[in-house]
Amino acid sequence: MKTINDIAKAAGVSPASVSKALNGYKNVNEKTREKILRIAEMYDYFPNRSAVQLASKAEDTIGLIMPMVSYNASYEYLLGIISGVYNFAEAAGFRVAIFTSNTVENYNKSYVQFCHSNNLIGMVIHGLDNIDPQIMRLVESEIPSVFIDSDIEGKKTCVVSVNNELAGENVVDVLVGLGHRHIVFVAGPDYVSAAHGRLAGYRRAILKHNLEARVIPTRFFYQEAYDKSKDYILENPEATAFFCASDIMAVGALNACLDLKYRVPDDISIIGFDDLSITQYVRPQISTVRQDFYQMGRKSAELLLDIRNGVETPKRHYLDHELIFRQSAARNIRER
Amino acid sequence: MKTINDIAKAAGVSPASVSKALNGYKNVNEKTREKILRIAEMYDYFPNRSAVQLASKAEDTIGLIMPMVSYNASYEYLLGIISGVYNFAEAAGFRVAIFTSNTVENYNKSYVQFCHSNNLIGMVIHGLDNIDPQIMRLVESEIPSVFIDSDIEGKKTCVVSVNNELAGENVVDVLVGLGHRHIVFVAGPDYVSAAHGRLAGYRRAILKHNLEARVIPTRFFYQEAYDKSKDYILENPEATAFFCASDIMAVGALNACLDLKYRVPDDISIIGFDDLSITQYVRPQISTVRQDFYQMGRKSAELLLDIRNGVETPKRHYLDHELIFRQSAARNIRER
DNA sequence: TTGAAAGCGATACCAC
DNA sequence: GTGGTATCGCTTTCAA
Repeated sequence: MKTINDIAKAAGVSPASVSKALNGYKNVNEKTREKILRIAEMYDYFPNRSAVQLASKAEDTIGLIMPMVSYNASYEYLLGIISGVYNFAEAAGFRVAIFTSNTVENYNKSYVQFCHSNNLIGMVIHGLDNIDPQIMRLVESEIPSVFIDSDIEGKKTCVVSVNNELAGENVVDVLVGLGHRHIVFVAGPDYVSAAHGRLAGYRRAILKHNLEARVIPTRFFYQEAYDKSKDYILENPEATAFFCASDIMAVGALNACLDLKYRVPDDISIIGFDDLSITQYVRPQISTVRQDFYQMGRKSAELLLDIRNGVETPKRHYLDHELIFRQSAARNIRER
Repeated sequence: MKTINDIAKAAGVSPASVSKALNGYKNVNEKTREKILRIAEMYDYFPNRSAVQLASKAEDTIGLIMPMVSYNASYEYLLGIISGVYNFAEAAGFRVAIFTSNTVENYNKSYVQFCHSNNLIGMVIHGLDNIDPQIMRLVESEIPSVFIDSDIEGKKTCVVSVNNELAGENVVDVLVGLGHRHIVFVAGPDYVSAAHGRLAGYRRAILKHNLEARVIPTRFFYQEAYDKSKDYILENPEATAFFCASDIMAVGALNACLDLKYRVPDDISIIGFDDLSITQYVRPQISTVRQDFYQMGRKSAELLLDIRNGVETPKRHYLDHELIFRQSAARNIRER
């Protein structure tokens, strides 16, 4: 493989000049620059990244930490986040390296060291439920980190998410406005920050409207949502609305209704959360709270760079959410 | 940040010994090894990757090239591939770097150079429709590359996919066995290798059974499949079965039927391809051809390493497919 | 404007 | 067993 020295030799200049020419420094004669560029092109030369990094100590890549467990429709949002991060990074001239939560652990070293040794600017982190001590060390360090859907706060950190609590409240407000009184919340696990927020919003609104809170604790799984919704309806046929902490759970609730021969939205209204594409594919289409995951990824990467560059950044950045009204939710027309 | 020299100094040994101890070489006294390890641990030392790579010239990462365009349920399979590649790589002690198709182009350099300068073992490539000249140079080079769902052949290459043609034929066989005669194929774009294969299989089976081929050319989009299926049914109400080249298109066909008040599977049977999770979420659940994308990723990574290691590998590796029978397909009970 | 030379942080060969 | 040292490919002063 050709090295900078080969190019230098071929161009009859020093490697230093080649480096300058290639990196667009101005202190190099226009003639020689052109010559160097031409030769480099000819030899199809491409600088070795390791050497560049070692010599320049420039941090040029954004670390992205994600869970890599299973995969199904509910993980569609991951692609949104990933492409958002990539898109921003590429436009800004940075690269991104995706690590699974256990990549780092496999190296059984601190995230801090991991960043250093990989020349990372910092990391965008998503899907870390349990706060391990290494994360604590990371957030207390000088390494920039952005957490998606989390509650962590540290020296150089920022949390990105929609305002889950507000969104949760909004949904209940809307349902109440449609005449619903028996509103069930199919909740996610409380240790998940987003689920926690949505539940809090639900409770706040329920309290506000003087209704009774009806919470079905569930994990973010289709089948569990399906089963528990079914049981609930069987025991509480007077329920008229289900608000689910995720779209996949909403599909579960929807199918539970359908399989029990309840009509949606005539008998029961359903509202989900996330606006995954599946909400538009099922019939009836599911009303939901839209999160822009692509934007979430983009913004996270942007904030990471801001933190790195010393730009003033908030500890928490809320992205807009939007209530998307589709077929699955309607005015309550049942007697009570 | 601590370097190997710091550790050496602290341990009262040479950096060479530290390197040996850390890398598990045996030519180092047990006492000193322990001491070195202890010190390294204490200082939370982690070798700098760039330096390691530069010095050792060891290729330790697998490149993964993917499209990064839009994202919706139809891209669920990407996560399968990604996690498969990661899983294998991690277990084998390798890393993976994901590049979008245009990352490489942005660097406007050849894939060959890109691999070299990034110390890549080679690349697993997916989603490259148009064969650009750079890819041709890659496959003619000595760099290992594995293509998922493609038709490329080169010096150190391998293509991984299910046998799309066979799968396509199988589906038609099954439908014919269920008494269907008017079987429509909702095809993907022909320049996509997988779509091409499925169509070929469909045609072969249709010919075999002495039926008439009915092909709706479509791209892999829900809406397009929905619209065209609807039009088709309106014009050919006698159609009794739709075989779609992807699950998302199958959902489109399903909804077209449903919206036209056709019953599925009583009036029309539908079979998709991929076995994305959405096939289980919609009602009726969709029968489909299962591809194991996780396995596809794993196998691709494995083959890449095999090629690298000089292990004998086939130019084409077929993964098993499986016909999953769900609610959307049944015996034809309509008169003709 | 150009180039010589000193690193960057590891590895690995070769004496000792 | 251990350590000195050349080396990997590039960047970056600093002189010339």
